[in-house]
Amino acid sequence: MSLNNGILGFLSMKPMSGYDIKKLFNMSAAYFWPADQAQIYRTLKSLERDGLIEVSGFEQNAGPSKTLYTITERGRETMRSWLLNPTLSDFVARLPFLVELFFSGALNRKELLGFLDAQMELNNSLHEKLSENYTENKNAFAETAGLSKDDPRYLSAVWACRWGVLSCETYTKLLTEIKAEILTGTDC
Amino acid sequence: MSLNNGILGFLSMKPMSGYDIKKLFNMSAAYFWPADQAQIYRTLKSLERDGLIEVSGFEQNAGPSKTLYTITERGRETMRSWLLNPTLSDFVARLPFLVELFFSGALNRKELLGFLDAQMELNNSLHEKLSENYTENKNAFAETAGLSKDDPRYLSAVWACRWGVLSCETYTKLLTEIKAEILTGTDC
DNA sequence: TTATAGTATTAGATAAGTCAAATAGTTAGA
DNA sequence: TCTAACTATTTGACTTATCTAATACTATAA
Repeated sequence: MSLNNGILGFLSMKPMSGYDIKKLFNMSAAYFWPADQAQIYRTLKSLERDGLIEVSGFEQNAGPSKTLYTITERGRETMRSWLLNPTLSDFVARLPFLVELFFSGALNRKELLGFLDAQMELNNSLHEKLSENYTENKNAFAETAGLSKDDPRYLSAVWACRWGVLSCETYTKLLTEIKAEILTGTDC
Repeated sequence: MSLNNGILGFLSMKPMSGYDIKKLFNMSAAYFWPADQAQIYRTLKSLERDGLIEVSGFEQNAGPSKTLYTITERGRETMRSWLLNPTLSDFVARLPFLVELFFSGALNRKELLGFLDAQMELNNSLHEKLSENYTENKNAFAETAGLSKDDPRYLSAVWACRWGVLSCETYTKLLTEIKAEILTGTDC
């Protein structure tokens, strides 16, 4: 469902193609909703069938011509009603790295310490990547999305990316605490 | 993939049925990996076909008899190699509430403030629920999973649930900051 | 004894997501 | 001119997830 909503959301900024949408996802929302290329194009077709978006033209710069989609009035309404009716189920997350942490107790002590280090390292590189997005890639995002820096739609996108950064920092703290807990425990 | 791994993980604690697994998910990992009942049973069949788990018996308490599955040696190896090889893609999350935040700038100022309040409230109820899990339901989890309180597998499960609590708290902070930012901005 | 609630599993129909690869145009450089 | 890299979309096969509901057993209480 969130891919539908994500695509509607991007198209509410300006008319764009599947390729543009993929690029925007990659530079912003990819951490909290992955978007497969094939799935984007399929979802565009289905949103068009449902009358939530429509083909509004074609554009050719460097490379083959691309199909531009525009959100319809019905699409905007759908998006609004989605935003105005959040529910608890929207707070159900999918976090594969936490599933790993959950079951990491199946490893022996040495392996477990290695696992925690590996997670820490991956979490650090993600943090770096997201911080970059948050600071440096802001401009590229605003430009590609066609938004000025004081547009609320730009600001809300930045808030969400900010979450990614904060979330990594929270996880760093937790991993550090866990490691300390293990090391001060019974040593074998 | 994480449902496969989650089921293997639970079965590495003790032999149990699909129903038991569902109960354990609900009282622990449901926040970071939702488990559909039908999907659990289908995944059990497919793991059995692959030789990662096997039927080890039947049990009847109150209600109809249940089929107990046990993890095989091959299943344990699969689980180990999953835990010992974390990658960046395991850090790609799915967070529907953040997709909402991302696109919330499409709302007008008044609606946006309402949206942030609604998210805050939902986040608070989730926090309460997860805190409860973290404090009160620990015992029920340990008992259902057949783990003692000093078993590393119990401890790692508790760490992961701790993340849920911390994550809610981080989000509360972010939402508070965002709201302050809006309210001190240009008032219309 | 009848209804209800909880236990336990299965089936069917869709929907959504993943992965790999094919197709095809454009540009820039060796 | 050939090739490599980037742009842009589509297809097929498959896996995973979701939603609904059917089936059926047991225990408890009205």
